[in-house]
Amino acid sequence: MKLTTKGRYAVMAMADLASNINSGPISLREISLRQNISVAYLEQIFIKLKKRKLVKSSRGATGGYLLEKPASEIRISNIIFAVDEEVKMLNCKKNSKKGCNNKTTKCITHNLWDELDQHIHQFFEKVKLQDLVKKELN
Amino acid sequence: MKLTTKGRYAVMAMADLASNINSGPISLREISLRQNISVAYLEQIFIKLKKRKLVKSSRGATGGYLLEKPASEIRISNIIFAVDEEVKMLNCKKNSKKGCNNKTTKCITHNLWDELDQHIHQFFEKVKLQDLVKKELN
DNA sequence: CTAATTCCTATTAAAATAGTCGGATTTAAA
DNA sequence: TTTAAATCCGACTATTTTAATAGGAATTAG
Repeated sequence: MKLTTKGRYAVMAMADLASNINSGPISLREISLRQNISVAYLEQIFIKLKKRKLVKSSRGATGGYLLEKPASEIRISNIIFAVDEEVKMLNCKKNSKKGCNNKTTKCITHNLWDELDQHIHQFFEKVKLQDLVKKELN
Repeated sequence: MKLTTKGRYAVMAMADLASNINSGPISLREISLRQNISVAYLEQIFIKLKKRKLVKSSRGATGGYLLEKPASEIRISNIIFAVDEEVKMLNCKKNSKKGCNNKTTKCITHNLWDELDQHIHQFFEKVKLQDLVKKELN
């Protein structure tokens, strides 16, 4: 589970969509203005969200994006995964020369990072997009 | 809570110390060989560990490092904090211009990242250095 | 047509991380 | 008293990752 501002932007943008569900397709320009993220950067993010079937698009003037499923069926983990691809950055598999190569002896911390990764994953698994939008209303 | 390989190295090195508790001061050279981390890099890490009173050093030939407290009293969170200083990288405070400035409206994801941060912190708070060393014996 | 949009790829800029280097100081032991 | 091995210290460099921009092509409502 990789956590960067790109992931945060993606969640913000998705929450923005979820908050404006009745307005027809939302253009990236609108999201850009509301969330203060450049359109070009949002484009990159939305291509990935679309690939993972979290949003659908309509092109041309008055085009934009809509949630592909109800906000209650989209988990935060789905969003993070969509834009940050890589599943694990915390453990040792990344640099196979150094540290833990998983062959002879696992490095001492191997299990620890694995467990943390699961921990984080479960956290994002529990929270749905709908929950964020509700919270915002408080 | 910031998570980098430097933090992982620090945990590995501390676990190494804890595993060799009866051998007198352990030199960075030994740790370097066992854990495959350069001595120069270990130096940087140990200066910080020392500052936070997690290890004590003796200088000169035959010098090296020892745990300052029993492994059962050192939490993983202590180690991560010692080397990675910064408390939060996940939330929005980092870049104050963009995203959440916490004044007008909190950005939608603000609470989410805060909660995650606590979540991770609690995880590392629970695990003690001693636990790692025990696990290694399996 | 035109303007606004998604779509696509490549490139650049900025920041963070990882790691090195050179030397000063300390100390046990030959 | 010399030597070798160690900690200590600060600056520097290299690498990688992340963030963001640039320049267009394709699509479509009005």
